[in-house]
Amino acid sequence: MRHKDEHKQKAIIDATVKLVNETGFAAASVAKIAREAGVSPATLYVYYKNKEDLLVSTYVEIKRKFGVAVTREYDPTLPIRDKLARFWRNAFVAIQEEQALFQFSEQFARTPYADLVPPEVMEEYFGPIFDTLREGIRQKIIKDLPIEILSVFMFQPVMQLANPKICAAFGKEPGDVDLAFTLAWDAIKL
Amino acid sequence: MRHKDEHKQKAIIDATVKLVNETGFAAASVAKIAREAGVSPATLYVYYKNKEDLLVSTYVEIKRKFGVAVTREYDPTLPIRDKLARFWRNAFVAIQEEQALFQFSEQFARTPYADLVPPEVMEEYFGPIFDTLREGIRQKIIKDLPIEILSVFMFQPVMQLANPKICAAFGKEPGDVDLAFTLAWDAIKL
DNA sequence: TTCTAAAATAAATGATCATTCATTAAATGT
DNA sequence: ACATTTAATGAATGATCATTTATTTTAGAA
Repeated sequence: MRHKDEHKQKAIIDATVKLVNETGFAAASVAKIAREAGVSPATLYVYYKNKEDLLVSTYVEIKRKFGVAVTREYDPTLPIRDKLARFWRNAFVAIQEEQALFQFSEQFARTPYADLVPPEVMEEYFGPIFDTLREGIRQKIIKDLPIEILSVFMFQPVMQLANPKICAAFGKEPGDVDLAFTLAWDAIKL
Repeated sequence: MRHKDEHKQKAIIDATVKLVNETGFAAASVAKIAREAGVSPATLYVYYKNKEDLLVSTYVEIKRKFGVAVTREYDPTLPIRDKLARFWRNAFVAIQEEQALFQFSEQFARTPYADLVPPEVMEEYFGPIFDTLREGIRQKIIKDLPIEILSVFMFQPVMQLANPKICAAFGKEPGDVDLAFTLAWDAIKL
C-alpha cells in the first residue's frame, strides 16, 4: 500500500489557486494546473474525481480555513461588541495573510459553481458569528433585522477593505482596523 | 454600404450575459454564445475584435447603464443625506430590474479580465457619488476618511441586499430600502 | 527480500476551443 | 436597375480541452 503524497496535494491546490487568480477560471485548464504543480494531468484524477470536484473542494477547504481563522480565540464571556470586534479583526488579518486564497474564494463565490456547495457547510463554519448577532438582538443592543442583512453591514465591508485591489491605502496605519470596525458597528447598533 | 443590425448586436450581448450567468465564464464559448444569439460564430467577429473584446465591451456597457441609472434625477440642491439616499434607492431599483446584467458584472469584476478596464471609465460613471461624499466631508457631516472606504460602507451593502441569492427576504416590504439606507448612513455620518 | 496494491504517469482519445477564409446575401448610393 | 460595399456565414484550421487507459514506479506489508 502506497500513500498519497500530501506535498503533492498541496502543490495541486496552490497551483489551482495561483492559476485561477492569474488567468481566471476560463483559462485554468487541467493541463496548466498540472504543469504548474509539477505533476502529470492524470495525477490530478488520483486526488479528485474531476475538474469540478477539484475546484469545489478547493473552495470549501479555503472557506473552512477562513472560518477557523475568523472564530479563533472565541471568548463567550466578552460583551457583544467585543466579540464582533474580534471576529472583524480576525477576518481582516486572515484575508491580509492569505490574499491569494481570499481572491480565489471571491472569484469562485460569484461563479455558478458556487451553487454546488451546500449552504449548511457555510453555516457550520461561520455559526458563532450568526449566534453573536442573534444574541445582540435579544439583548436589544443590535437592531432587530434579519441576520443576513446585519451580516452584510457587519462583514461585507471588511472583505472589501482587506482587498488591496480596492483599498490600497487601508490597513497600513495602526488604528485603521479599529476605526473601520466602528463604522460597521455604528451601522447595526441600536 | 450595409449597416450593422442593432437587434443582432443586442442578441449577442444578451446571449453573452445569459450564458455567462448560467454556466460561467469557463463554459461560455464563442460557439455557444453564437448559437444562443442565433447567429454564426463568424458574425461575432464582425461586431467584436475577439472574445476578450466581447466580454470587456459587454462589461463596460453594463457599468455605463448602471452609472446612468444610479445618478438619475440628480438634484444638486438636495442635502447630502438626501442625495445619497437617492443614489442608494436608484441603485437598489436598477439592480432589482436588471439582475442578469448585475450578476454578469459582479462575476466579471472578480475576474482577471477586470484589470483590462481603465479605472477612469468607472470614475466617470460614478463621479457624482464620489463628489457627494467629498462634499459631505467638507461640510463636516460625514466622517473624514478616504473616499474608497466611505464608498465601501455606503454602497457595498446595497449591492448585496439587492441580490436575491444573498438576501431573498429583503426588499419585499415597503420601507425595507429606506431602513437599510439608514444603516449605511449611520456608518458614515459624523 | 519479495510481493502487492495503489500512486504516478505518458500517451492517446474524441470533443470542443477561438479564429480565419472564401463565399454569399443584402442594403445603400448612383 | 446596377454597382459597390460590407454584413453575414459555412466550413475548415490547428490548438487545446477534460478524461481514460495501459503501464511503470514506489512505498509499505509479509
